[in-house]
Amino acid sequence: MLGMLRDAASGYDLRRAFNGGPRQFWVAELSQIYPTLQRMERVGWLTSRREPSARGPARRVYRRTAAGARELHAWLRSQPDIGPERLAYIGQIAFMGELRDLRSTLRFLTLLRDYFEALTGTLGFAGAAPGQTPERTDRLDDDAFHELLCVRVGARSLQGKIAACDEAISLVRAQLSRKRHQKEATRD
Amino acid sequence: MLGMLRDAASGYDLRRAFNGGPRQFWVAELSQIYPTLQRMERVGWLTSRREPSARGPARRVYRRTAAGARELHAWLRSQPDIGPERLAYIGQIAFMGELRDLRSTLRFLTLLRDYFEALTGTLGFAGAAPGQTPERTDRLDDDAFHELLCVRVGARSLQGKIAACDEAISLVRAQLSRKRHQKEATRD
DNA sequence: AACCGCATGTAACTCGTTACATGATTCC
DNA sequence: GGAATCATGTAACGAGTTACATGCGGTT
Repeated sequence: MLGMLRDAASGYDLRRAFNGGPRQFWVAELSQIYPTLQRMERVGWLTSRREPSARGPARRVYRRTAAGARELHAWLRSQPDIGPERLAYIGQIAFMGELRDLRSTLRFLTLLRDYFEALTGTLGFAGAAPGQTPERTDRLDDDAFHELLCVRVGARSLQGKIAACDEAISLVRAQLSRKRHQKEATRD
Repeated sequence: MLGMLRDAASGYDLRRAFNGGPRQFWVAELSQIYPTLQRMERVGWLTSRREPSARGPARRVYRRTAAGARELHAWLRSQPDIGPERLAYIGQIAFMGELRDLRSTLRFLTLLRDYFEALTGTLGFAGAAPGQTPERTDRLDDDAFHELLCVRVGARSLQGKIAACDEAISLVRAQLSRKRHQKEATRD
């Protein structure tokens, strides 16, 4: 949120920002955004002031203080922030053998693939188009260049996941047809 | 944890299981494992009994009930469980333009790449080796086959992330050398 | 005697979610 | 008049973390 507050914005604005682009990398509800903004104001990273809205009730608009900028830049200069990943669907795959039903596994992997495939469509942080080949990056300023970088990393990672599903799907198909052959051989 | 409890195990055993293999897909501390086992016993998915330990104090060994198995299998048969992903490092990349220091970005991406690279080494659920090409999967039973599937999906996804870092790194390098040239041109 | 690995737990706290409460303005 | 959008919040709960408390048994 500190990063998003390069320009002044309200909690409601931030939610819109979370819903377009970063949605895939970070989700946040209003009920989390508002208290967090209040806390960041208390510790001095933000200031706020009420402003009349173009339409609707008055807004509380936040902006970053010098201390907030220091905090953000310290985070950016520190190590990659790699929290504990929790991929429940990997666990599902691991234990799915218990179902003794490869067709169920196949359906599962196809759904997973479709989900990732659908995500690639929604990719696109701010102005950077997802499929766009990054030629002429020299025209971009630092901010736009890093946004593009972010989108490209996201897109490539997603491609990797789709490839992972594809490989798994073909492994399952192979296993399925092998089992069919074994069955026929037994019958003969 | 229900999935892991195919054979009876204690909380301490489960922690060991979390630390070897699934560590990359799911992390859990003892202080989360113990209360969760207690809760699952309360709702009837597990039963427990104390057993003397080969060395050390008495253990509480849990096993899955029929209700627990039903619950697990319902989860396995349901949709892929895709919780909200929260990748803070993607956010760092997105806002790193503010530092106005491409060299810092390059260092960051290299660290990220190294981290993913290191993870590939630790991959390997139970008996399935990571680099192992999945030929002769016909010899595997359903459980072993799905464990292999799980490892392959993890490995491929990781490869995608490494490729994503590599692409970003080369983009930054290109941008850096372009900036150098511009500087020289300005000086001339 | 000190330490390590085995073993089980509790307490306090943070983070995040769902659900609820409220009210202004605009468009149909 | 009613619905949708704009706008800000609180309450209750669940999930997860760090830190703490306790104690057995074997090795150095």
